[in-house]
Amino acid sequence: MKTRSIRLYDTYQAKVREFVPIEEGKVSIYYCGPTVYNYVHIGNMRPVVTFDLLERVMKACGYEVHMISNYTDIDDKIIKRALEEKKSEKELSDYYIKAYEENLKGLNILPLENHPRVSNYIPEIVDFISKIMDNGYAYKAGGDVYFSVTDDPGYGKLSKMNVDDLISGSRVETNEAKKSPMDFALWKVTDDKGIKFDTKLGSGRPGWHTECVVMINSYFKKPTIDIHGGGFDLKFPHHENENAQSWAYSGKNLANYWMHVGFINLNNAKMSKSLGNIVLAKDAIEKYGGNVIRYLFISTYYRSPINFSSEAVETARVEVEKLKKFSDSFQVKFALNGLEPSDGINSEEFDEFLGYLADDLNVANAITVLDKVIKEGNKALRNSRTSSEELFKCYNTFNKMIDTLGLKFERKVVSEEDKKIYDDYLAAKKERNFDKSDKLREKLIERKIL
RNA sequence: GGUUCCUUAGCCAAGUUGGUAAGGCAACUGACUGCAACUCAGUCACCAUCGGUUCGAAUCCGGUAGGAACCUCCA
Repeated sequence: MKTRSIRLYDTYQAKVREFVPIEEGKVSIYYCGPTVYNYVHIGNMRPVVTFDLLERVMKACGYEVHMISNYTDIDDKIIKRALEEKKSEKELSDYYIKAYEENLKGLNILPLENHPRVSNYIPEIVDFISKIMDNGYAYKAGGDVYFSVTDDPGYGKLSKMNVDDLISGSRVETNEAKKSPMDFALWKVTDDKGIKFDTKLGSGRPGWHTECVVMINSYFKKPTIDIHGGGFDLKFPHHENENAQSWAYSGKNLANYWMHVGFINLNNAKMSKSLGNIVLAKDAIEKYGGNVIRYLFISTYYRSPINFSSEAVETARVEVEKLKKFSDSFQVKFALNGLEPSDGINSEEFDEFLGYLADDLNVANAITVLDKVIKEGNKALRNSRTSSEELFKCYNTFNKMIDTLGLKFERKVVSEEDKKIYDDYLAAKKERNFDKSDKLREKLIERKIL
């Protein structure tokens, strides 16, 4: 299958670039997943929705997509919490992984190929760190292993940070053992009560920045993948550090394209646990529905911040309602008139729609085309001369667009009883028996037929 | 202190390489209707501000005001 051209903003080169895959027709993607020590908030889900949209768009453009995301199940926060709750780290992380997966379902996220967990990659991580040490980019200090930032001339290229500025302006805690305050831990030895691993690097745990590189290399079996991303804040230090390790390990960049997704603010303020202004994803999905949250996320360009306010949610709600109503009215029409489904879409319109999405996920413009289809569809529905084939073409086009955006509407079921009421309603109107028709109309509105 | 970003109608939000502003919501007007709802059509922007470059700038450059992020765990 021929692939359609896609343009993506690449943080590394700081510009929109034509997407060129490593392997023709295929794309490998990894985005950083949650640290599973608690329920995730809505901000955590924006990158997930964004990458899910990217996957759908790339598939529609003819790509074979291989996308994975990790679960960080080894982390100080998990250990602390597990000790508090007198559970094992595994019990705790398993619980929150399950909770997280409910959110994936709620937001209609396509199943990923894999969700690697750090705890399953300890031997690979140890080998990886050893190789970096052999290559001269990491050193042991007080039992821990640190990455030597000053030995990497490319450090700071991704996040556009200058190492000297970072060091001089650093509020980083000074650690006597470290060569430079910017150096970060690859392996930390410990004798605390938390989970630890007995390895040739000592009894301890890996640093956070190593896991993703190792899992990318191990899973995709190559040093460089097509796209790597996550939230905006991951750019520095997390992704910068990952890429530094990749260079130290293989002499190659970890990814050809780096994508970073903007934040979600709550009433114009950053969500933070200390301020206590967190909206949990599960609560938002339960309260407003997955479609509304998803629509809210994708309707703003993914690199811009979103302000999560009651007005914003309401706007998204009304939009989704409109889409749902459109979908319903087609199904009602088909059912009431006993129309036989037919295939085919309006490919020019879908092409235009996809073209916008393929332009760095310009959902706003794509929705413009969707709205055009809805207007035409509504006109076609009212026009008694529209053929059933044309109606289905419009409906199919609409559905394909909705599916590409990752929205999902249940099928409207029109019962025999509904049909009967509808026929009676028409008859009463014809007889100008408005008392009766008004009552039937009430019923039909209740049943969402009108 | 260092680095970076943002400011488009009541609200949300587009706007490749500069050529006098997409779309949606809300509002208003009209059509349709027995009345209404739905739907359709139409109306609604001096692009934060000041100055510069230019035949021409929301788009480029500079100043000002306001807002935000990163530099530390963070989606």
